[in-house]
Amino acid sequence: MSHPKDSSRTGTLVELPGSVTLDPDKAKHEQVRSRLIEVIMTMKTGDRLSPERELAAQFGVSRMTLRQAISSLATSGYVSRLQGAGTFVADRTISKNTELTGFSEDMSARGFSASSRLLKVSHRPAGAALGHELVLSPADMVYHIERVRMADGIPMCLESIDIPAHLTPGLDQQPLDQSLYEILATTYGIKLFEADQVITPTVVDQEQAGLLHVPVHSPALIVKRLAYDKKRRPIERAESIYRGDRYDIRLTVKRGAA
Amino acid sequence: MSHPKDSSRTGTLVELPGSVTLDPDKAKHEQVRSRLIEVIMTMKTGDRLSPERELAAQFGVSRMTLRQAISSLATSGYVSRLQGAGTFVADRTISKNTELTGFSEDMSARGFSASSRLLKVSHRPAGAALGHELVLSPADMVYHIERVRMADGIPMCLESIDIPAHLTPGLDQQPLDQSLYEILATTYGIKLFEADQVITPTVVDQEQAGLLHVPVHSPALIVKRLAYDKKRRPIERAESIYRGDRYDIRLTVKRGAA
DNA sequence: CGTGATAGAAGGTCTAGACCTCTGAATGCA
DNA sequence: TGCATTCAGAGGTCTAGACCTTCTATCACG
Repeated sequence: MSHPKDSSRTGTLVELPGSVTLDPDKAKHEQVRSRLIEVIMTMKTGDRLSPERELAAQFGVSRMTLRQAISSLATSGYVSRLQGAGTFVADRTISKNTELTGFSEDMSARGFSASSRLLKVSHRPAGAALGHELVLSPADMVYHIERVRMADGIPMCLESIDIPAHLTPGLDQQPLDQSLYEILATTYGIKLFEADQVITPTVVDQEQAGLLHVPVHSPALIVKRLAYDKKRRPIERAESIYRGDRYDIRLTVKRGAA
Repeated sequence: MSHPKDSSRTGTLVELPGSVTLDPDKAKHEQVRSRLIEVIMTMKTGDRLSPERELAAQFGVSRMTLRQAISSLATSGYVSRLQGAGTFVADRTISKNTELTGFSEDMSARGFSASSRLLKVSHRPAGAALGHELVLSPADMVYHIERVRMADGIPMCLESIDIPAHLTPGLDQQPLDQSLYEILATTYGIKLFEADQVITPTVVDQEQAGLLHVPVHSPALIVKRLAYDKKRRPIERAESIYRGDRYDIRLTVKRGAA
């Protein structure tokens, strides 16, 4: 019980004011990160956080661990740091597309409520092209899902998803009008880790226009995504068409990377 | 001379095989990062790097410092790590838009040579909207630049840039058919640190179509960028229109951020 | 009333070592 | 042969403390 990782629970038995206790399974820096987000939510844009040394003491972790948590928050856009001055709460009204999120999360970050209309579900062979992308043989089965995604009831995007069937038996019986990522995580224990995305512009055809409630030939964004788990096994192949008048992609890019 | 940061130069005078010596001004982890990129360039996709402990010893830095360098390479997409297995060279043929780059760098990363055709340069008041974005009074002067950017001689994007004039006196006399970021760095000592980008789809109008050599109403991407320096002072406001048939935006998104 | 020097404070870097967890290859049993 | 177990090794986490660099408020001086 005296390993470095457990030091916050050694010593006295009293509950330290800010000691890290949520979700003991997670790494300390992740617990600290969560706690810091809670703190940040109660603050205003531009407010300064307590100094690192102070926060580290409060949470009962070393400064390096605290810094790991803050670094993560900085790259996620929660805070910005300035050497010599402090760490400040960043403007959270702007949503950034730097993190892997499903449509539902993306929309709730933008302040909308997400919903879906299921158009099609099928269980079919992957075929050559898709099989190649998902690293399957062309004859291997996939679940194919097509949905209209809506924000506050307004059609926002057309989603076309393929998932290897052997990973998610019975997926077509699941409530596919809800968050797919939620279903993957809770029902199948599949957690996506990262995804490669390619963004191109297009104009909508007649059918798409009808589904999205926009004029034919309106500008739209195509987002092709191949999502992987931690071992970089391909899990999901998605192609989404977002209407250009109500959706944009925002991201923060940094020099030399963080 | 015996500060921790200088330890690689204490001790013997012999040149250690892999000791960190490039650009002594930079932080060690940045020097290590540069050295590692050199090493990676000589390797093939999927090759495994030497273990962290070994590399740390080779470079004469602590493992934590080495890990900071590798972490940076991982978020930049040079390598991918897998606990228990190793650190592997990632596929470099796919260019990612996760880093702040100018057009020239972006194109050379994709294997093209960049060039420009200067359309317009002017010195004019910022006006209300632009002044607000660059945090200037509407009467403050800016340099306004319009260029056609080309890749291997083919028109690829229309660029419209504004920069506060007081930061870059005489910018209109500079060779603006070259890399603007290069001019900012070498002539004015201005280094961009990060940028917020908003990506939307559009279709090109008649004038744009002519400049880009595409049919009218072709799909295109609008990338609006506001670039800042390290102190988050706005430096550059750019709006670029990329033709949709020859350009796409690629990025890797990660869960919970790195 | 500026204005420039300065000291304190805050983030940035770095170390050396310990332990944890996961992976994959080697081993050995059935 | 084939499957289960074991274990070494690789990345992941964490510590406690030292020093560096930058910012800023303050205070003294002109």
